Amino acid sequence: MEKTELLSGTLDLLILRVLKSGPVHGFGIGEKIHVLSKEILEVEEGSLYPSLYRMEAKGWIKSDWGQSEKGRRAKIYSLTKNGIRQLDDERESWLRVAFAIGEVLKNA
Amino acid sequence: MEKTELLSGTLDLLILRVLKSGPVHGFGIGEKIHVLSKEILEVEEGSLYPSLYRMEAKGWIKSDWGQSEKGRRAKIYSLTKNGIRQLDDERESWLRVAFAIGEVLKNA
DNA sequence: CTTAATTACCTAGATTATCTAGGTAAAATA
DNA sequence: TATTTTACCTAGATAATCTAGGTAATTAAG
Repeated sequence: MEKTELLSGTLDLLILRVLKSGPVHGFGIGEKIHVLSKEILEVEEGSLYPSLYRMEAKGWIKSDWGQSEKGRRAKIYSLTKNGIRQLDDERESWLRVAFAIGEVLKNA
Repeated sequence: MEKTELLSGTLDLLILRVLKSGPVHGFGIGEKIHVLSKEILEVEEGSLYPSLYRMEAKGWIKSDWGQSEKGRRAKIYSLTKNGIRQLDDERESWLRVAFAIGEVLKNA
């Protein structure tokens, strides 16, 4: 069983992407990233929550207290209009850089 | 003209990849990454040299004083056997994570 | 001939993202 | 009743990268 990993600088993008499919609570965002990534990516809570606060402070996401699908008290996050724009920017930036790295790695 | 960028955590991989094609001096490594990446990636010298020292200390690369193609005094770096193994590991890890991020981004 | 630009290396300190390793509390399960 | 799971929170450590300087030699420009 290989170690799950996370690439520094991509966490915000992943969170924003998950929220684009609809509001999710913090804990659930981490789970969704894990599942969607085929168990390759693992987001530590110590990274997840601080990232959520940063992005809320920047106005990319907003939160409301509510309930998780399991009926527990949970803080539900959703994308703002600025968050949608930020997601588009970060996705494009990711694609550019991933392409560029691919170019350097070519024939490695 | 868009800002050049670098993805945190991939610098070692890029340097190792450049050195796989043959010995290059530090300054030249930065230039090669820039060119190979189609001008998308830019490595700051303040990131480049510390990364070279770290990797030399770990035994992934070695250095000898010599000359650049322009005939200037330069420190020439080359891959060690451990460096080749490290390159393979990091490339595989990059491919895994890039794939995983692609999965999360799907249909974004 | 003098000045500016380029090549090439170096580094201290700041910034910032992520992780470690704890913690609380409520609900569900054993 | 005890343990596990869900869910949130956070202080401090770690580590990579960047900022912003610096030196020195060679080449190009004025």
